[in-house]
Amino acid sequence: MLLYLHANKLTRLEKLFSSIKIQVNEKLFIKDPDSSQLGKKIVEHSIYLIDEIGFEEFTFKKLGVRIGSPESTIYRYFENKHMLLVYITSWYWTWLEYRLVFSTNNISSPEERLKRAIAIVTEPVKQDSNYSHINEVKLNRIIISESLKAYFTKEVDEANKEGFYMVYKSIVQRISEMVLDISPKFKHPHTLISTVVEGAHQQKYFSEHLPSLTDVGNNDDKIVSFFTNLVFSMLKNG
Amino acid sequence: MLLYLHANKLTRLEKLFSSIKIQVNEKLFIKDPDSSQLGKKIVEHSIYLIDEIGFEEFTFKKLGVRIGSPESTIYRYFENKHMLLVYITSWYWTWLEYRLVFSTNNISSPEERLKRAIAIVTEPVKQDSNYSHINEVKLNRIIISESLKAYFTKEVDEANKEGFYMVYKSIVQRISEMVLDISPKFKHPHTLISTVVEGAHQQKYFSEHLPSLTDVGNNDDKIVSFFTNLVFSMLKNG
Amino acid sequence: MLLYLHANKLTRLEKLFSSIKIQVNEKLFIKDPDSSQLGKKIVEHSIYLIDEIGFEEFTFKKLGVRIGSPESTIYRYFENKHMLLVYITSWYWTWLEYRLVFSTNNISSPEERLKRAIAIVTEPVKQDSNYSHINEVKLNRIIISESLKAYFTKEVDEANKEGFYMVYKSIVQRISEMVLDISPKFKHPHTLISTVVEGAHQQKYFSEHLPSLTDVGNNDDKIVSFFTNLVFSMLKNG
Amino acid sequence: MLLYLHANKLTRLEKLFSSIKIQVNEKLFIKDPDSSQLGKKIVEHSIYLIDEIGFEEFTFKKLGVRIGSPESTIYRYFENKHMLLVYITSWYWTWLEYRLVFSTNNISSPEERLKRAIAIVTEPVKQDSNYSHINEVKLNRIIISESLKAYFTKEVDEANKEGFYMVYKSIVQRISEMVLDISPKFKHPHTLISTVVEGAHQQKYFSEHLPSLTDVGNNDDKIVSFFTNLVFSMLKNG
DNA sequence: CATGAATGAGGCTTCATTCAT
DNA sequence: GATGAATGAAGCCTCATTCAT
Repeated sequence: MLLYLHANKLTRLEKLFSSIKIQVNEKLFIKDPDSSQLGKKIVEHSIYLIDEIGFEEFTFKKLGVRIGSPESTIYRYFENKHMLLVYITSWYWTWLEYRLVFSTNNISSPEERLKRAIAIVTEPVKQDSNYSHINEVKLNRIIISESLKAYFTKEVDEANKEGFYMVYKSIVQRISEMVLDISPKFKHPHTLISTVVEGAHQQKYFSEHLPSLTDVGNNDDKIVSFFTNLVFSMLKNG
Repeated sequence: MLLYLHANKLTRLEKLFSSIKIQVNEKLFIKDPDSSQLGKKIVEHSIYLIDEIGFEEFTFKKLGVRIGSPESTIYRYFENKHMLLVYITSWYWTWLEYRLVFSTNNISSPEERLKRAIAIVTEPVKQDSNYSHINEVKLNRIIISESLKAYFTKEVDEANKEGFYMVYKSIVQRISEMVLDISPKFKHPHTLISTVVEGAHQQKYFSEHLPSLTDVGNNDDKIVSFFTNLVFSMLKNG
Repeated sequence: MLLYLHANKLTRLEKLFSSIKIQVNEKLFIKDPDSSQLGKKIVEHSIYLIDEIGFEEFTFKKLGVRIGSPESTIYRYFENKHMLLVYITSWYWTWLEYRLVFSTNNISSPEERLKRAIAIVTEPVKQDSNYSHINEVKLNRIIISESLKAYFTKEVDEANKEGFYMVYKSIVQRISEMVLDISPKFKHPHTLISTVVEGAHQQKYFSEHLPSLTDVGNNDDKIVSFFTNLVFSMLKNG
Repeated sequence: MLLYLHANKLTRLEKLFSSIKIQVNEKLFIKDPDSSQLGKKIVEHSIYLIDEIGFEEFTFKKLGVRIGSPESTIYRYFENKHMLLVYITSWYWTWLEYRLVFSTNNISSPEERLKRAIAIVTEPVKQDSNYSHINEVKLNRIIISESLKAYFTKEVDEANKEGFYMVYKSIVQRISEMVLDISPKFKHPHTLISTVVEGAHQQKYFSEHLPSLTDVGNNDDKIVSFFTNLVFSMLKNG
């Protein structure tokens, strides 16, 4: 999962990147959905459907109707709907980590590097043409509204939770290290960064559904600048 | 729902407070659960049960078994399990608002006032003996893990969502005004405060379940001081 | 469950008997099927259906279609189909125990008493008009073909197995004591009697389905006399 | 299937016996499981699995997981799980018939011959090293708990039932003839012997699971002597 | 010959709710 | 006002099987 990237490899990396396969923990599926057309279709439409009706209302039966296959087919890929959610969530964070690594790799200025990192995790998500069967925008909306909550269910056992959170932790860890590169004595880098990552999600959600809890309106740039400002203020005073 | 309290009314208020009934939006229930023993029992045990098994697994049937009454009885009080969740959540925020108002009311220093406000929304919740049928500690855990998410479901219609969020918004609004009392030109008080309120919840959750995402360990005081620090850093630099 | 019957009470007992309710262990059902018309209908038709298609093929769905009620209704009475089988089996053995006690109670000759007991457990079952919703003949066929086997399933927990077998054991125990009344030094009364009870069942089954394993043809009297002979031979030589 | 063995052929027979292949009715399988490693593995592990979880819970899917092959592979050998059960049951009885024939063949005393025959069908089963892929002890446990019942299912058609019972009948027939060798006028040799064979099974089962229905404790010898005694008592008095 | 993919049908169960008392 | 009975709909999942490779 960890990527060691070097500046002089950038051009080759760019090519590589466009064809990279997002590798999700094998324990999260029974059969790799990336290994067949049907598998991709399942993932693709699950994102559409969960975005539309919410995870609680989402069932394999309904997804089956969407893709014209029986539920039983979907069970060949995922143990149950919770594991499917864990899968797409993991995919999302893995994809974000790739982008984070790619975006910050060859930046020598620690401040610039941290700014870019914050931008990656707070800016609005855009469709990534490299993964045509994944709608990252909708997926991001799912993460925002269903994310953390989903992992509480007893259906997802401890081991799987660990596996799933690994990527999330890795992102927080990477950015925390960037914070320490700037202020080695800062005491709470993980708390700061996890607050930023989750806070950005929430503000997007509030701006759409509960505007009186925010001041950002529809302007997503404000979210980036607010959280960038927040981090650098803390580093100055923390 | 909004309380306008003035300093010179404090003594009377203290008395009042100890016997105050938390008044929850009437649209959230069919029959006021506070109006009968059975109603209180329903609320009391719903908190225990949701804390134990999670909201998704929670059903009126299971609650009925707990309290020794049939499901149909619970339906006399709440339209469905979502409304019951909205009810207890509203109760929580209303209770928190009372405590917020009470704690900040007679404080003349704007900084001290804001500090107290931040403490109220970030410090660990303790059992409040005035409401013996409500376990505020467990209720707080429910808010943390089920909170926002719960209100998306189609079962809770728009009108009710409004009603429910009113108290939450009121709290954010009050503290935002305290922020503006200190820094009248600060641009994003609502964003800041909602980030703090939600962030504190998350950090508590992370410290319990995903410690590598935080630096606060088991020390809840650190959460209060981190977010206090965060707010004042922003005000200094924002 | 144990009945203490005295000879001089016989006439009264006869009256009582005709109106006696067969009392089955309460743990075997959720709601007493004897307490409602629907409950009786469920039991009545379950016996018909299991006899027709076998227990493995039997489902609450099919039973529901038979009685014109949804499966869910049946679930209000029995936890699952295994418990329903345990219920009707228990009913059968309880009913048989009543008949055993009734038939042997006032018999002073130990030999005659034992003969009557053996007859009760080996002779063909006849419809008992006191329980119009139970077809004892079909029920007996179910006991013969599904009986012991059924209790192995993991669905029926240990406690319930205990409860269920209690009546069966009680019957074997009663007849074993009659054996000891005749031959106090006989070493294996339980083995002998359980072999007789089960053996009689099997011979009936074989005579219907695998005639070359028996010599009794369609003549059920031969079964009674064979096993009576077997018991008394053993007592003479054992 | 019937074996006609004569005393003077014993030595050759002994050699033969050690390398003998238990020949099961060809209609019971699609491809002879004895003809490939995989086939033997299927049989071997089906015995383990049925013993562990019971026949009702047993599926080709679960067996496939055990042996690391897909269900579809197992379908090449057996039409369905019922036929597999019939196969292993037939194997068991065929194997028992070989042992019966072998053990009684050169015994001139009719009483001794019958005693040996009774021992074969009532004594505890021991692992037979000649058939390393068959665990006879577990197989015997399966016969005891699933046996007769299994053949009722509609899946096993009449013809197959005939085929399957042939060996069972042959065993009963052989021992019945030994009974008649001693008491030519005895009326119910088949009933007697089938009662003994099934009764011995049951007593083993009861001693393990329902001890109050037996007097044999853990002592399997008692089962042999009880049934030996039973047979000879009957012959004396019958 | 062995396998992997796919599927339709159905089993078992719970849910959320209504109605009559 | 509280309860008990009843139910239709749906959820979740496994089975047994076929087909193409």
